Amino acid sequence: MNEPVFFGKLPSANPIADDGDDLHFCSTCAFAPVCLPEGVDKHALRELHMLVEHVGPFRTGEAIFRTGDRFAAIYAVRGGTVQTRLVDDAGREQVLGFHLPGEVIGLNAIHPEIYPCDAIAIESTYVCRFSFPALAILAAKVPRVQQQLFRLLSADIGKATQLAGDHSADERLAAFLLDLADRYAARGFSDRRFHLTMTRVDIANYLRFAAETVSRVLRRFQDRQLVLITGREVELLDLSALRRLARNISRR
Amino acid sequence: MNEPVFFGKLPSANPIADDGDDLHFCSTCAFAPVCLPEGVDKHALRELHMLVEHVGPFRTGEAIFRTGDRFAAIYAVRGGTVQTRLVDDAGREQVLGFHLPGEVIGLNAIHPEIYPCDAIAIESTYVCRFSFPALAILAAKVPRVQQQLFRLLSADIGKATQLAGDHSADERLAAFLLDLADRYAARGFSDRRFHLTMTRVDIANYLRFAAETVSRVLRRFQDRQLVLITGREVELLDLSALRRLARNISRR
DNA sequence: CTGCTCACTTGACCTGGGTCAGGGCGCAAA
DNA sequence: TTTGCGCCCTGACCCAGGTCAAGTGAGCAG
Repeated sequence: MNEPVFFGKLPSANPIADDGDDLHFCSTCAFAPVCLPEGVDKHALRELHMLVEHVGPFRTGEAIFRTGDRFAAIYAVRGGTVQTRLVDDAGREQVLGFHLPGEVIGLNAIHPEIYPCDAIAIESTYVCRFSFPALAILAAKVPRVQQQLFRLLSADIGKATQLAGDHSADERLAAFLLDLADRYAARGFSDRRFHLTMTRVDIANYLRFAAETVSRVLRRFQDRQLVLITGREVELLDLSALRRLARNISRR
Repeated sequence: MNEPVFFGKLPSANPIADDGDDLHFCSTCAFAPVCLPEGVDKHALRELHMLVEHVGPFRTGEAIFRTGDRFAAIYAVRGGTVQTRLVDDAGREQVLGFHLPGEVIGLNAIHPEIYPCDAIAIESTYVCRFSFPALAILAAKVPRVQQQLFRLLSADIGKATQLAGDHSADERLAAFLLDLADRYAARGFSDRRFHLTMTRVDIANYLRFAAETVSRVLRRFQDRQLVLITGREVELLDLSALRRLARNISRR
């Protein structure tokens, strides 16, 4: 499952996963500032590239890592979508996040030294694997790498904090849609129309409410002409109204 | 407000803040693994000690930093208690955490490069200030420092994640009490009897419920002989029952 | 085609915890 | 002493969102 593979054009019809050109993809990755640096020590750059392993594809439902696995690496999503989730003693799940191409997973495992959650592909997915010990050594040599790691970690604290806020279902769902739109836009796709790669149940679980509530809130949004939903296709019609709803969650 | 001060015996009656002996205090600090290393490069150690500024006292209500301040340093609480809190556009507060001696605040500011929350002393408080640029340079030279920073950041993701869980008031409050007990115990105090340094309103806000709910749940716990509450004095009577309640939150 | 499954929707009803209102206690200032 | 104010507690009521039950509709195997 972990063998490096050549990464050419991806087969999926999903526009994100189609982002198959090596350089183009890398330009939207969280590691782009370190993987594609200008005017940086060529030797260090080569080391970084040697340290990256391309892994995949993972099919829907397959795990990139699982709760309790010994921590050894962090991963950048290269194509597809990864869901991270906790499963508690009572068997209840909590979705921690959906990770799009360019985003990094596994940072929450550094401290416990085991992965504290599962990371599951929810569509055909490719990732870049970064051995963490190797990355830490490189970080000591290349300030830019160290700085980027600090930033990524710090940003993840902020993301977790947003989820922890005390907000109504309308606020949470509006913020969720806008957040996805922003993240797609940051990767060069439309910020008004996109495809949900996850089920309603997963969205509900992520936002900490029942699946029925997702349906009901989406219906309300639709009735108020804020969005247009067709299955998993989303079109945001009234960005400013959505932003007004979400304003107390998303702080950027 | 930021001038370095000599740090002798603290005046407060709070047992935590009384932990005034320099070495003893430092041994319980999150930076202890790097501030008090054995067999590490003496020169680097001196650099770290030179980089630490002792700041305080802050009186109740005074800010160590405020939302929007330019990020320049992280802080370890030395004595007292610090509350971190967001204030959203609607003026509603969200308490992000209570920080006891030895704990580090400000890590969530690395990414945005401004502090994304207020850090307020809720009793007489002293802190250690670590210039972040200086710390990053040191981290590149001393692997132990870098590793400790990565760990602290990663641990903060985990803490924020716990808060984000979807749990009942009973579960959350039980987990809160046990968490405080653990943290006091880790610093050499009783894990069964301790003093709450924060108001019921702040606890409620931290746990994302109304102040009334704190009273009601504490009453239920008391009726069930799980705890004994006298004002802000807490005695945990039935740890295993509390752990059973909290088991789906605290994962350690 | 038929039947099955899985994702999603909708309506009816219920409940945990929020809101509101009132009251007690301890402490400090006058 | 009284008055005021923070902090905390409690009861009555209410509502956002959970739960339960009953759909629909798309995709797919036979």
